[in-house]
Amino acid sequence: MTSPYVFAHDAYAADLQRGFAHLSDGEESGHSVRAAGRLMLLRRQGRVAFATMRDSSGEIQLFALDAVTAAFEEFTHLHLGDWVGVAGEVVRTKRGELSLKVTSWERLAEALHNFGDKWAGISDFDLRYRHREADLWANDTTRTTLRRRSDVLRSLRERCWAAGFVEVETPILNAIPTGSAARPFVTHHQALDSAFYLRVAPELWLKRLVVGGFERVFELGRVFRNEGLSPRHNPEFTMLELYAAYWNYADMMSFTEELVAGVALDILGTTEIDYQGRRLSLTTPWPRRSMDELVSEALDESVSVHTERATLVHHLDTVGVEAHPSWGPGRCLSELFEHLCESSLWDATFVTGHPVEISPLARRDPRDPEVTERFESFVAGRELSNGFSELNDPLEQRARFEEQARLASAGEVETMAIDEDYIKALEWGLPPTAGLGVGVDRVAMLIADEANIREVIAFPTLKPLRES
RNA sequence: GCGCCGGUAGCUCAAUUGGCAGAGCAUUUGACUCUUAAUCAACAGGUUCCGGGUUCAAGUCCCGGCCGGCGCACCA
Repeated sequence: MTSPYVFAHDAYAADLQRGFAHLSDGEESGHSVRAAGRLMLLRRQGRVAFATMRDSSGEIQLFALDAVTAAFEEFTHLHLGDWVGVAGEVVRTKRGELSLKVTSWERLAEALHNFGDKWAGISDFDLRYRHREADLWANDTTRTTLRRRSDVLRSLRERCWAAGFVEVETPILNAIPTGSAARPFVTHHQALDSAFYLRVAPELWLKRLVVGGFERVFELGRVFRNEGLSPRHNPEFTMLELYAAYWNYADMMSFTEELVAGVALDILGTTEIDYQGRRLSLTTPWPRRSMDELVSEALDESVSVHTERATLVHHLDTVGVEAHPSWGPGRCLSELFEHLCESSLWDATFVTGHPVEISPLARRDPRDPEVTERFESFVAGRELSNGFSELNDPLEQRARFEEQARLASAGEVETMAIDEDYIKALEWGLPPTAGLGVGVDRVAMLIADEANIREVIAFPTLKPLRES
């Protein structure tokens, strides 16, 4: 059977359900429509048959009768999963189900595979992730979750546009992987015969656009980090980065909380959301807590970036972390924070005062030059965003990069590579600027109430199947 | 990368101590003119993830591998 190339279509299930809600049981509207979708259920009863058809808007029942429906016998032999286009009158059956009384129909595509149990759906993770199309067919929650992700992207974009940010795109193929201390993926360009790295962050490119005069820019796109997989980490993930000239980190914190809370309002209508069975607050303003204050509380002993390294190393020891010889007090403090405090930050919270040592692109805090004007937001025990007043002094930036190179030679695997072009860009003059990076997948997880990042990614990274 | 758990029909799942590999749904055939996961009847459906080993006998026990889930590590 040749399958049709087109199907002229003028009705969606949800519109019909709304528009004909007034039809009483057994009533016929006299109104004919053409609709299309996928066959979900099929019940034959002798010379009549009922089918449930789903389109992108919802579901509607098809009512076929031998006396009315063309090729009735063939209709009753359609397979679950087949795509069909139908023409028929909008009616309500005696039992009260809004239906299309099918006069003519065609099969638009045949489903050659049985996708699943019509009641239990598909639950095998391997099948669901490797064949998301079948998962989407079979599981309502997959459809709503991926739809929610799309809603998050739209909301983020609209809110950035509304605040005067210009959407830009910067290179994914980078000769130097920088902007974040992360291990990159390496690839190769044939014609140039040179190595390229997939970006670990668009950060430096975006600031170069600010140098060039784009005062507010954002990029919403994929970054790639060569790291392990977990329920919260996919090697390629979506990041929103934005930069605003003339702002400092405090301005950016205000923007961040309004942005994330705004997304929740746009989609869920509230900033007090339910996440994994627990109430979670995104209501602004979010508390501002400094890193040394949180660590001191956890240790019940006052510590900071000025505390002697040996003391911090001792505390690390008690939480089972062995300090690398290259770690200074700043890195030690940060490690203590991550092990003692991070997982307990449930409601949205800003953590500020990151040591210079772990913040090579952030501006020093004039009140304490050992810490930076930086913040990270934490929600549900994990980092959601990261931002700071951007370091715009080319001389100091060079020194910071050189410190990173020194750490690399001391054995640190994840350091930031020196980028001469970026330093030159700073020499052209970067106005005072604040920057922000938001983990979009994690926002989607919050909004969709999903615990696993793979659920909010249509096609998550999986190990390729090999010969066993 | 390490640890724990899992992989049985297209899908969802059973299978007692190691003793003939099963059910529901889907598919195929038949009955049924208002069903709602329709119902009823029948047929068919298997490399029990892969490869070794132990045993009279392995889905089950042992070893190796593949893939997944969770935890750890790395990170956002």
